[in-house]
Amino acid sequence: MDKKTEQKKVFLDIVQQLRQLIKMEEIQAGEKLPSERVLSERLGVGRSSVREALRSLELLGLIETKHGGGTFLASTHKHQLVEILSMFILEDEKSKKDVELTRQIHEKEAIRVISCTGTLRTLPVWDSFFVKLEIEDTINCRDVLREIIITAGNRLSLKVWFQLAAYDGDRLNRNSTEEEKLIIQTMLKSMQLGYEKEALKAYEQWMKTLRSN
Amino acid sequence: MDKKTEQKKVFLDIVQQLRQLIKMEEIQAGEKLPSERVLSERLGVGRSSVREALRSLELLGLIETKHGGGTFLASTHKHQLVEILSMFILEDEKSKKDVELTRQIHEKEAIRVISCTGTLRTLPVWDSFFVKLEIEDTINCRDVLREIIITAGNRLSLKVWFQLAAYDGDRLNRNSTEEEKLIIQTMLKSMQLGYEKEALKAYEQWMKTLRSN
DNA sequence: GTTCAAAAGTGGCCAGACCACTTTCGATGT
DNA sequence: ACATCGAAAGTGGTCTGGCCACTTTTGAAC
Repeated sequence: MDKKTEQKKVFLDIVQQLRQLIKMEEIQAGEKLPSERVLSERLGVGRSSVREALRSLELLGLIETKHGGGTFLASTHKHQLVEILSMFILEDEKSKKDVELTRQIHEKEAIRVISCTGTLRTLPVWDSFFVKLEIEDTINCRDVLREIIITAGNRLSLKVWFQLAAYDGDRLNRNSTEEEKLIIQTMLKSMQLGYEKEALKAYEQWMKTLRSN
Repeated sequence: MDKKTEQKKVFLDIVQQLRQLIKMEEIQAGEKLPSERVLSERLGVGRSSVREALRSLELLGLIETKHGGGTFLASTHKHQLVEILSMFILEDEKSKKDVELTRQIHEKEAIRVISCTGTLRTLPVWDSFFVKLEIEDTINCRDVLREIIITAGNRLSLKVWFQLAAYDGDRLNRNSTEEEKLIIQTMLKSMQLGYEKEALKAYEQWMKTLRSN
């Protein structure tokens, strides 16, 4: 079975083997990978093939390269595939909508989880957040959503969300209007009190105002 | 401004120029791109650099290559972004539980969408599915969930789901017990009638029996 | 007009070279 | 012993040229 992947496309095979190597040698984010020449020798392939694989991963933001310095494993939040893909596809309105909807799927689930389990009340982190909401006139939309997802506790969901949020980052990563701030406060209060339905309703309302801006 | 992209990383610049070329020459999905040697000459760079760019796009599924034939622009639905991402993101995600929960997030949303919009009733595909449920004693769990996600219509969500489902595939890709079959039928009926709450309840029940197996 | 083999075109892969940049390390001076 | 600094080694960036395997085109023979 594995033979299939080995049969053709050396560079694809190298991508696989790199993944394995990272796992085996427990290379952490930010740490250095073997040099192109070393990889070439260890894997028994030409350096150009190694480079094709590395460049592919670099385009995705999975690795970073420093001229003369080496190749390094990138931290998760640096993945850029979204930007790259948007470059090629994002004219497609349907795709754009799918991204937004999928992102919201994760946001809504996080709201549900928090409302049901009441974890929000117990987290000290949120205190400063609430205080900030009281003091400041406005707040960053993306930050609010991120905190919610983080609090929900599903790290994989968080990672997926990060990627999706990178798409319409401009629309999301901005400060709220005062109108929105009120909605957000309502939403958070509802979550804190365990009113799932009200929280979701406020969320939908927020998203509607977001779209219109 | 544009100078910045030109300054370093020839292969990244080539990716940009390829995008421009595709747009300019109105190359449609499935159509042929200039050969590596031609691109090399036209862009005034080495063939190896062109290859690094092309291989990067190939990894993303944006182009397809036929040995001896040429390079072709891939159709939109062949993009592999999610697959590639999951390869690196899911790998380091230790918690099986997170994978399962995240998968279910997408499944539940699909059920909600279908229940609310009533698309289930209008799709001829489902007729054969219902018939199969009547006739057969048992049915493949994974197939049921897949059909639901597909019907919901969010292609991105579907792609994410596919990757997640691949992880606990063994537990999912099997035939249902008779007990489960009844639950599934209840769920589908509820969805068809627009009873969102009942459908979700049946779903939760199904998942519980799934876990115990 | 058909058939089929040769030729041309194309991607797959490799080896070697040179450059620019970074890191390492040891000689030098204090 | 310590700091400084420059040479050497290491590394990525890119190009050239070559050979192979495969596909498409071409053109000659039928």
